Amino acid sequence: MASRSYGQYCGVTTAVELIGERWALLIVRDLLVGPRRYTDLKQGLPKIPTNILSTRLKELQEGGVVRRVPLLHCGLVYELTPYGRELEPIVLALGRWGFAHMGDPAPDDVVTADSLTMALRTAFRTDAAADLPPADYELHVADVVLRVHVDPSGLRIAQLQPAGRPVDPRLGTRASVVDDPDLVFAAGPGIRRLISGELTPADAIDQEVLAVVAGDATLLERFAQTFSIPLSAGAQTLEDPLTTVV
Amino acid sequence: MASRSYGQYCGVTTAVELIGERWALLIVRDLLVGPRRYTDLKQGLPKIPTNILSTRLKELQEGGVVRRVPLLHCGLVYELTPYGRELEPIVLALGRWGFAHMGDPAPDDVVTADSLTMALRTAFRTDAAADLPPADYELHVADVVLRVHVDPSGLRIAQLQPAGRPVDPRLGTRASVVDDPDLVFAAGPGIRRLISGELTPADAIDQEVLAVVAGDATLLERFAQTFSIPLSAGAQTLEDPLTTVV
DNA sequence: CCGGATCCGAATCGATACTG
DNA sequence: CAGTATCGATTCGGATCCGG
Repeated sequence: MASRSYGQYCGVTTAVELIGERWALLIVRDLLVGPRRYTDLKQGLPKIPTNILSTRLKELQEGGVVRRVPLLHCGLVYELTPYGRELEPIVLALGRWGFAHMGDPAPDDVVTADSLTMALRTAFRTDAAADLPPADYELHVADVVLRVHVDPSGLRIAQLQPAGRPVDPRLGTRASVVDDPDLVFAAGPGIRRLISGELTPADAIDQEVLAVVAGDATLLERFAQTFSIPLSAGAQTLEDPLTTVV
Repeated sequence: MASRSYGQYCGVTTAVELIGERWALLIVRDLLVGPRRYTDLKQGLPKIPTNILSTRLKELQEGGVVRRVPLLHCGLVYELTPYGRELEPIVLALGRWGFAHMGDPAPDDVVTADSLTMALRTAFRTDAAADLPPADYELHVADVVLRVHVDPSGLRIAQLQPAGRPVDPRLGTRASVVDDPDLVFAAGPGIRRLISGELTPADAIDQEVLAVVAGDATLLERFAQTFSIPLSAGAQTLEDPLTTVV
């Protein structure tokens, strides 16, 4: 059955019919990090019902956004098609837009490896990285561990298992990034206020939003310059009691 | 009741919670054209149930995306907040992305004034307009009539009533655009293939996708250069029977 | 006409259980 | 590992109704 149509002949409408169903764009978000197995997706989306996951994957395949790739003797993975990959700038822009309205986490909100990886990508400032020396960070948030390599050519992120070993390099995140990190630090959800510029690195440490585990703590400044989403003018006028009568 | 949470602390997730419900982004699309009354929105979204429209408008207000503005003695309009207006580049990009997968219209698909206005915005090439002399078009699609003014500084579109009079200028579309058009033409849904580059203007006329009503027919070339969404590489590999085994 | 609210059947979603 | 099957809880869609 074709997805319930909105009855309009329009590009935005078509896009929403392709990726607007519940959970669909979060699946795309995770697949933007790299190919993933069914089980990986289920873990990365802890609250998705399994029937919805399989339904969405089918719909995304029919829409030409996702494809299913069998691995030799290793099960299979889902990956974005070239067309699906064109959503990357859109998903990143949406992540930046949504960032402005993230409050504090709900009690049972989780941070997953893929969502944190994409969050760093949304916050990455190419311009800042271009002017700064290369750096390797290891970032711990909840039980997610990321190795983050920044140099003027760009950003690379590898996900480490909690144990400390990189995940299977065939599944998208190259392990070649793992030089010894210059800075290892752990953060809670309050890291959001570092990225938004509400907190300086020093404040963040004072308020225990963040703790340096190893390495050169002064690199936190550079991290904050490299990953930043200033709250936009629009986002701040939320409570604006404007009653403008035109 | 807070919208069903996805249970993740992430910007993309937050964005999807704000504007990911059914119909929400189409409401935003129409409000990007200008402030609209409840009834305007209902007309622009012919298939939306009225309870859904009012529910979405409430949710979008709670999310700081939309606000309700009373007009003196004239009812009230809904308009995007500054934060909501920051969705413009995202919605335009989504429109371009979805454009690649628009097939032929379903039998009962409609084209509304707002969706066509936004479609022209998604297709507008600033770079092309910068190099071309100014032009005024009048475009008829189904019963929608648009006055389109292009000059190096950008694009302005006014919606005309079928009768031929501009809509109330207080409601977003300035009527000041309405110089006498250099070209008046009528098109069917096949205009999509002109925008995509599948058809040249001459072909479009031959195939009766398009008919010049008045003015200088050679301006169709300029129109096609100004409004263009080339099908991306990714979009064409849809049927790609790739069975790559990694 | 404008701006909704209400009601109800149909479709979807969410949670859990189960299977090749 | 990669999904189906089932079933109650929600939401959606369509129609009607209502106060200004």
